[in-house]
Amino acid sequence: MARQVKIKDIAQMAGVSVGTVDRVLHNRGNVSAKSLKAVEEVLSEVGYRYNIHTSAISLRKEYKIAIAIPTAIKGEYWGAIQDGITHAINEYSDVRLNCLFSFYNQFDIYSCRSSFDGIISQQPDAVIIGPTFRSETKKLCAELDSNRIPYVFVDAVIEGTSPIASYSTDQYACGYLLGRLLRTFTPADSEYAIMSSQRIGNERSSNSLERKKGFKDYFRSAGLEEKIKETSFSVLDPQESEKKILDFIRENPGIHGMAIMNSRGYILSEILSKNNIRDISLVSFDLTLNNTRGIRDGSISAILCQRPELQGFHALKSVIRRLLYNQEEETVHHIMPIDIIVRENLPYYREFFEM
Amino acid sequence: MARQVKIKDIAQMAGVSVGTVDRVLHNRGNVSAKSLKAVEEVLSEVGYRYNIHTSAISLRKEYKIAIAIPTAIKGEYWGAIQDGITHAINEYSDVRLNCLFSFYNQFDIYSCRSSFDGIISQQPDAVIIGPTFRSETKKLCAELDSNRIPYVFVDAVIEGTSPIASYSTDQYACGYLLGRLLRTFTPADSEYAIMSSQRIGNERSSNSLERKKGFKDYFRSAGLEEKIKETSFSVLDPQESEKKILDFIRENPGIHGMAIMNSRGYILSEILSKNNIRDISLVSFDLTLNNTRGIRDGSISAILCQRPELQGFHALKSVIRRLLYNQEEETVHHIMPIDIIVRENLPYYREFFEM
DNA sequence: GTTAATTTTGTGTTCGTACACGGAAAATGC
DNA sequence: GCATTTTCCGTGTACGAACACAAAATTAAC
Repeated sequence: MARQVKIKDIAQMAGVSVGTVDRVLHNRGNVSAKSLKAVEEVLSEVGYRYNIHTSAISLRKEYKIAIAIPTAIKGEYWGAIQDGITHAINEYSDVRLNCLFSFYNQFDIYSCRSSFDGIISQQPDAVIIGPTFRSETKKLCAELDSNRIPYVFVDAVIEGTSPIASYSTDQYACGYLLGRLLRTFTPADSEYAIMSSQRIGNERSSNSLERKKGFKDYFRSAGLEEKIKETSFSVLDPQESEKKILDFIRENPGIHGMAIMNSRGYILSEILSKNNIRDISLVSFDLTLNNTRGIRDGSISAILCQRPELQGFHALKSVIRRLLYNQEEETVHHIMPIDIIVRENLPYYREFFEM
Repeated sequence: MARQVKIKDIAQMAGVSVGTVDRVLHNRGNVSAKSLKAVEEVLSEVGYRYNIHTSAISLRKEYKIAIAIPTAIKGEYWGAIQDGITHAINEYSDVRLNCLFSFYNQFDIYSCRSSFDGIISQQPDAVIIGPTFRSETKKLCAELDSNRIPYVFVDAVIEGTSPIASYSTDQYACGYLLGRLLRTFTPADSEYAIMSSQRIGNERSSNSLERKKGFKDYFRSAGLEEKIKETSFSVLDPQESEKKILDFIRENPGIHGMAIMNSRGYILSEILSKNNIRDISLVSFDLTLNNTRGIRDGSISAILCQRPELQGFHALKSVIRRLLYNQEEETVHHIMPIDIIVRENLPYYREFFEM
């Protein structure tokens, strides 16, 4: 364990005082060209790293961190992201953080807009963004950029922005994998259905679209693209949906596999269970409480999951590292692993994230 | 963010000095019954937590941590565990740690014994153990218990010991899941083979045995137990092995699925590729470099993985928490998730752990 | 009751970084 | 060249917990 280099050591090596080194490290200015050069030379030689502990305790300032994500419901996707963030807040409870959660309705652009406007007026030191609406997010990021406020994305990345980090998934790969899985779960001559859930506002989630593309491409590459049907059902009118879905199944008896490109798989699984339909495999996304139930009772064959807790956890960790270490690192885009969850490995997927 | 209570606050509330509170918190003794009571009352009221940062920097002592695990090879299972530990060491580089790695040959009990003897004589403050030989491990743990040295298990737990934490997998569940997967990858009337890899010393790894049990139980529950054959091959004599395996396949043309209960899947995958055998699905364990290759080129259908990096990472983290927070927590047994890795989600499984 | 031994307690210093403050040096104005 | 501003730089204190040390209070010894 090599002894860590301290500010004092650097000061000595550069022939200046600790105050000067501090000024250089934090870009506080008021340093002569000569001293600056001396210090920077030493720094590049020895590879100094802040002692995060001392940094944390001697910091007078309280960091204000704004978190702008869709409404987080316990046991659902954004709830898990929030859990991860909360977990990190606790883990770093010794860093003075003031975290302001600001939830918006992911199906309502006005709600998003007003939430994002609020962020700016809070004057935070950093922001964690769960983006849904592209233009709103871009506007927010532009504003943050011009105020030099760092931000991190969770769940997705909006192009044309410059976050310090992002945590997201390759949704196309998710869809492709989902196709592959669904096929292995079904008989050789099966037909398949993509079930879209609809809502007022007609989200057109780009995540779902990407997934669908990957899914179809898998079947295309297997020469089975004509085996895929598509239909939709409404989240808001369960009875109507049930009828529609049952009709659809009756009209397409060749279908033994269904894919849902968001976390609503459990809705279908409940309908199939209730009507005692056992020859259709379901695959869907996100380890929500409802889907967990479906996996457990066998009505859902597999769920793909993108570690939302871990995303939230690391997002806050990135922010802390940036604020404390204050280093001008370049953007790091983290692509999360795609976990495949089936009945047999479900029980072990609750506890862990971080790390 | 509630303001953290500080030792000074507690001292004030209990009407004593910070020194006394410190003595109570660390069981240093020399505290009168009256003061003790006063402090403990305040403590139970306010729920004090150490500030880990200040704890870390003001600690004069350097903690000596011994790590006794099987020889870690880069890109293999124990290498990944070591990577996780190293990662945690870096993450906590501000805590004064002196980590002593002590590797042993997991196929040689004498090597293990001498390594473990060395541990005791090092007088460490805590130990991370990757157990292989039950009796040797028990002996080591008994010794550590009597010296009140805390220890953590990675990879497996040895019963009859009292670690502060353990990180392991439900190997039976792994085997069961492996069976389920292998079946979905193969045609309906297929036969299956369990391929055991042999070595001098004849390890009889209890992990493999548990996995095999789960695997067989899956097929039993599916009413297919008579479809399973078993054979073995030698790791040390590749040519002989290849011949043996090819003969076995020739004699059992009904076999379309093979399971290897340890990380040696790649050996089989190479033999099958080389001989252009394409109608046999392989499943195995551990995301080693070799297996990664097999997954990528399609010669291995799936790998189950138990997050070795995460195990190592958390093991060290547990130790640090124990040493710094000094709290008498009870044993926590962590069961790792079982990740299913196939070609489509492989690319995203390298970066993340900890978490 | 006095002295010595022991227990109990408070104070002060340390860790490495952040940052305020005031003094020294350099630059500017006239 | 002198006064004034501006830039630059070093020192000192704070952060919160750990621990050394010495002072104070208690107990033991005679």
